[in-house]
Amino acid sequence: MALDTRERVRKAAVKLFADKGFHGTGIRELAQESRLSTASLYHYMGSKEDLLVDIMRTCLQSLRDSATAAVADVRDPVQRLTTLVKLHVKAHARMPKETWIVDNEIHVLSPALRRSVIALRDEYERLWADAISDGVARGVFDTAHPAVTRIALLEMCNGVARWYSPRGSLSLDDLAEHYADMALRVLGACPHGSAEGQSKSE
Amino acid sequence: MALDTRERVRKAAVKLFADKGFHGTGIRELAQESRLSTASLYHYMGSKEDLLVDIMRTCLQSLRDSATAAVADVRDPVQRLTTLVKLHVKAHARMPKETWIVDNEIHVLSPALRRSVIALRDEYERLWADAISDGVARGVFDTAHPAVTRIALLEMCNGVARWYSPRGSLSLDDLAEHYADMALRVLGACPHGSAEGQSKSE
Amino acid sequence: MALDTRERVRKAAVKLFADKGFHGTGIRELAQESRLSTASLYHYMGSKEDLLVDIMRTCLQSLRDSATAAVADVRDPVQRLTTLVKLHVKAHARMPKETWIVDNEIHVLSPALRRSVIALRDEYERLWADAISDGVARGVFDTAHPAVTRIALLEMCNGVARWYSPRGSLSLDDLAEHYADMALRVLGACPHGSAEGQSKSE
Amino acid sequence: MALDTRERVRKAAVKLFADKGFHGTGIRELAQESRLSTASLYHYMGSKEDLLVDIMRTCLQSLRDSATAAVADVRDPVQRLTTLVKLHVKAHARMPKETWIVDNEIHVLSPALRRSVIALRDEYERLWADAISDGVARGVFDTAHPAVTRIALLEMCNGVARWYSPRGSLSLDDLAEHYADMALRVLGACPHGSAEGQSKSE
DNA sequence: AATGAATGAGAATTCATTCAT
DNA sequence: TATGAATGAATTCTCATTCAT
Repeated sequence: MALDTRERVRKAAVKLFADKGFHGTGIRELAQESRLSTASLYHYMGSKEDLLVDIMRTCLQSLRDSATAAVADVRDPVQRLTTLVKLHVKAHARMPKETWIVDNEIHVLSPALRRSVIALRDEYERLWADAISDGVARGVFDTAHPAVTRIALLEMCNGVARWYSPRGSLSLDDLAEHYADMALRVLGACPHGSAEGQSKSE
Repeated sequence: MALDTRERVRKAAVKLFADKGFHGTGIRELAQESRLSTASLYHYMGSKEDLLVDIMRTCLQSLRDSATAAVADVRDPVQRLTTLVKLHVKAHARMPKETWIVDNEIHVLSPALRRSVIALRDEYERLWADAISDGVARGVFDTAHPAVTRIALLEMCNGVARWYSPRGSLSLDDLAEHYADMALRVLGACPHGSAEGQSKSE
Repeated sequence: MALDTRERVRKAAVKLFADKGFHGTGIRELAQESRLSTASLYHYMGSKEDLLVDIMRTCLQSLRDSATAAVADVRDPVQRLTTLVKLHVKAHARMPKETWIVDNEIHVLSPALRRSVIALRDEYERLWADAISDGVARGVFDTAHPAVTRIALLEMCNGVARWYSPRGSLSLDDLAEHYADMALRVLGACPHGSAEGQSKSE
Repeated sequence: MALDTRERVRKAAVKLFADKGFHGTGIRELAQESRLSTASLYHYMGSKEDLLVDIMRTCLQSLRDSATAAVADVRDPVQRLTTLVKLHVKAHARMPKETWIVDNEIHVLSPALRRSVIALRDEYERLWADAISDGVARGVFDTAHPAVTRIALLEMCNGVARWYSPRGSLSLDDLAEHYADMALRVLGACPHGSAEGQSKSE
């Protein structure tokens, strides 16, 4: 049924856009990967760009929504940032293609669409900004340039999408743990007890 | 004279590849930006891909060479890493377009060229890897997953190319300082005696 | 019910073909304007071309039939031509789209269909030709090149479809009157005593 | 050399646009008729629409300029209109394709271009309007609706492009003469005594 | 050194139409 | 009656590149 096909198209697009970039992906490849003719492709999408923006929005919305929910009643800044980092890292490890696309292909969008996606991304990043500034305000974080630090941390975590493989030696949980640890270190939040090795929370 | 023209072409390519991506940049735009006809363009370059690879190599070689030199007789891992980070960050802040291209367009290269560029990048990253593992071996760095940490730090620093503007409030030195500080924190290098805050070296 | 739908399709086609031309009108626009899916469209028409030819035939047949009837027992050439012109002008003013299509899109038809439509048009124009040659024979019309004059008059009258608006200052009757007057002048039929002389207005 | 090719392209376009309409003419046909590849075609034109608008402008400008010149120092309205009609008719007989395109394909232009072409056409038609209103003012023309009459006359004359063949029995001069005669009749300018009386033939 | 001319291949998208349901 | 799905062929136009001058 239609839904499956639509899903197939999206999957093909995610794969190809991530592999070869938006401009590097042709409509024909997309059709072939979707097992459709190029003409049929257009039953399931508006334009190539619509497809891209749709992928981005879905990904960002899910990230924003799950992060918002996860952090909703967490007061402690350390806990809050830990949660955000872990969620971010896991998302990037589990959906490396989608997140890579979001992180790297925004510039190909036409201005109006770009703005809308960036707005979404900003909503998400505000969660990080709030957690950080809150921590700084409460004195549990120590960083000279909170805004720069936020960007640095986000970039650091985005990187996961580029290399993480579930077949490697590092489990998803350990990965997330490690990144959370690094983030807290960057923020100068001695992770109370001791090293991240034992951190049972999560 | 030829050299100036060649330089103009390269500059145009750097600008356009960074702005719109390799596949998003057409030969005609390149010609126009270089104030040349498309045909003339081919006096100054091999193919579009050659131009790209040339930009990448030049950038990576300069990075690798200056880093190698800067670190050549620095024994202290903390100092070594500090030096590497600052150099990396400054390079990314000063040549955001070139470094962005290196960091994001490798995947468009054909396999053979890609391998050669990756080899170069690996040479450079080895400097980081060595500094880190050395620090870990000597017990001045503390990180559970050195390889992951290296990648994380590199990604964190690469991000600078995406946003830093010399017209902002942060000077280049302060920026580099801040990133070095973050990197050392990530590595658990209590900036012992000499707090990195005052680090006069650099 | 079907008839209504069929009528809707035809109306949509008339509108669009007149607005944007046959080749300028897509099946999808047609479907949209008809509030139907493209597939459903094909329940109500053969092909796009069939639809066009149908519109043309209907229009020409109605024109031919009403003209034939109107002129059936009018012997006086002046009266006959007056009647023809008025009818023609009114038809073009009332059905500007249909008549525009007939007058301007014949060339898109495939040869066989084109011939059939042209045959119909020729039947209609024969009424004009007969009236004119009759008038010339009887000496009430005076024109050096009757065939050329016929074409010239027809073109002149066709023009009405391009610009007449019922919302303008000219009533349909006045319009028809004026054109009839012009036609008779062209034919050198001093409209004195007889015929359209009744019309004092104008 | 380039000019010849450019001319070939234009000629091909004139032929095809007139034969099959703008939308009915494909880029491939255009290329074939120009003895060029479709890609090469784009060395000699901007877009298909640019080509069309260029043809229209050239035609209208030449018409406007020659008419303006021809009528420049003709005071007598009868003479003026005679000149305009003859020139118009001869232009339509000699360049039936170009004039047909101007007269029938304006509606395919995008709004901005359409406006510019219509402006040009309006400039030209003003010459007619002026001649007519001048004649009416001086009492040598007699028409109830000058504006309508102007349109009617223009349409009448445009028709020539649809059928005139130099291989027919009517010479260009006779043709022009006949149309001028018809026009003057429509305007109620008894042609005897005055003006175009010279024309002994007819 | 520089470029106008030229192009085969490919870009994204739409075409009119059919068919199974 | 109505339509989602599907498509081969066509659409306009651009691609990176070569070559003769």
